[in-house]
Formats: sequence, structure tokens, C-alpha cells
Amino acid sequence: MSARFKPPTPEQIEKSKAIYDRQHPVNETVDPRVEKLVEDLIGRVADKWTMIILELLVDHESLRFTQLSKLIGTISQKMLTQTLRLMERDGLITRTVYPVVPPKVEYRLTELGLTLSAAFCGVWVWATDNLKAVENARKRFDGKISKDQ
Amino acid sequence: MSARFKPPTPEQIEKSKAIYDRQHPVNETVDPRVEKLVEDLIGRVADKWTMIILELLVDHESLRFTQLSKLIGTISQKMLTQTLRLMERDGLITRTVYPVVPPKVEYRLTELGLTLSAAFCGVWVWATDNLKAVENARKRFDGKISKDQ
DNA sequence: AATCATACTAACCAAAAAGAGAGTGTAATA
DNA sequence: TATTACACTCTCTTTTTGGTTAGTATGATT
Repeated sequence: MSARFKPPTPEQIEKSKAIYDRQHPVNETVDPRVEKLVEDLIGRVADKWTMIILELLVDHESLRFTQLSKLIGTISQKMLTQTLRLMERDGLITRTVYPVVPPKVEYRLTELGLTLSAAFCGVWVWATDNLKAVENARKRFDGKISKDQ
Repeated sequence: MSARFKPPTPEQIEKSKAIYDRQHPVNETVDPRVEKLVEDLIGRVADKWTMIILELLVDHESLRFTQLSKLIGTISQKMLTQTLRLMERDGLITRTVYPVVPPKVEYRLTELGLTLSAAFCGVWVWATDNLKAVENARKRFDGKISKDQ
């Protein structure tokens, strides 16, 4: 009765083709290893604590375990060690142990860590620039939702 | 006996001062609201699925639910809807529903989404540039660890 | 002799996130 | 009449994550 049905043939076929093309890419020049690591790295690095520590080490050049702990304030020891270990493993920071009592361990950024924090600048800039825009979008969305119900 | 103990006064004081200064910042010009949202946004936006969807929509300009699902391959329906909703809420994508049977919903990037993906370029570039460096760092680290044990 | 400082590790537990699978509505099609 | 297509939602289970607490080593300090 109503004109609600849309015949499947015309653009569906287009879409199917498009999907097929994407699933059998020809001009995709990205090494999957690269893609995987990129995703992985971004996921890792975009972690809350990693970002904060990165920031702190950009500002301070060298910090000890408890200094970091106090500066961050809310992080648990477990998370701090864990994050530091992963950052060290990825080559973002160095960890130097001084054989003294009580123990002393210093963390500082590597070149890699420094360039990463620079690379993240774009996102920080975007976020600060578009703060209002995102807030507005959220308000609009939430308003619409509550009206819908 | 051994010279392992390091007197606490000289640089400890420096450090303490440094900590104090950081905890009572003077020249920190960042609005805490901004800071919070920036962290929040980065956390949200740096999410694995969000990034992938962003990428796909940069390439395709318009995709339907199942198209996205097939292109991504490994995402669950739940995660896909969830991520899409959040992206819509943040104003990164638009969602247009066509009142047909079977249902048809199209997702596309907004300006905001586009600029965000551009902002992320830096991180992608960094990740691709430093792929080898990170891999090597990991190998070195893992080697050291296993030797330690 | 007890305590402190530092930088952790290990064990345990709760909470949050993610995945799997079934179900929904409507109309066309086989 | 059963099945299919699409874009979901709901519920249940599993996995991951994060916090809490206790413990370790060692020499100096009280």
C-alpha cells in the first residue's frame, strides 16, 4: 500500500560492489603489520595514565616513582608501575635504578616519547579548539533523546 | 660500610621544591574544564573502534550499519551500535534513517569528524614512522627481562 | 628494637567492558 | 507459510581492568 518499500536492485548493487571492492582492496598501500601496530600503539598510548605521565615527563624531564605518584594523585601503585613498564617496553621512557638505600629510580622521556607527545599535539589542539562544538553536540543529542522518550 | 647511602638533603630538597611548585602552579594557563574534556575526548576518540570507523568513513563518505559491520569484520553488533551512538553524540557523525522496509540507516562524517581524523594524522604518521623503533624497543626489553630471570 | 623510606611484587576481589546469542518488526519473496 | 533483509535491543556470560592490602629488601634513624 504505502510507498515504504524500496526496491533492492539499483543502489543495493552499487553498495554490494563497493563492499566487494573494499574487501578486495587494490590500492590499499598499508602494510597490515603497520596497521595493526598503529592501532595497537594508538590504543596503548591513548590510555589515560600513559598520556598523563607523558605530559608530566615533558614538563619535568626526570621524575621518581613517588614523585609521579604524588603528582598524579589518584593513581594506584599497581597502575603506575604497570603503565611505566609498558611505556619502558615501548621505548617511550627510560628507567634508571640507583643502587642506594632506600631505592631510587628515575624515569625520563626518550626521543621516541618526546616525538610521540609532539604527535599528540594535534589531537590536543583539536580537542581544545572543538571543546564547545562537542559540548553543544552532546547537549543537542541528549535533548533529542529525552524528547523522544 | 658501603657507599650505598645517599644523603637526603641536597637534591631531595630540589625535588621537593619542584613538587611543591607543580602542585601549586602559577603559570598553568589551562582551564581545568578544558583539560578534563580534552582528556575525556582523547580517551573516547582514541578508542579502537572509533578510530576504525572514522577511517572507514573518511574513505567511504557514507556507510550503512551492516556495511560497517562487514568492513570491520570483527566488531560485535553491540559495540558497533554503541560506538556509533557515542560518535553521533559527540557530533562526529550523522545518522540518517530512511523509513523503508527493511530499515536503512546511513552514517557519514561531519565536519567535526573530518577535522578530528585530520588531527589524528600526526599520531598515525608517528606510529608508521616509528614502527621499527617500537618493535626494537620491545624486543630489547623482552630480551632483557627473560635474561634477568 | 622498632620504625621509616623507597620502589616495588603478588594475591585477591570488585567493577566495568566486551562478546555471544536470541529476539523484534515489517513487507517482500520463494 | 516459511524465509529473508536490516538495524537494531536485551540478556547472559566471559574477559579485562583496576583497586586494596600485605609483604620484601636494606640501612639509617629514633
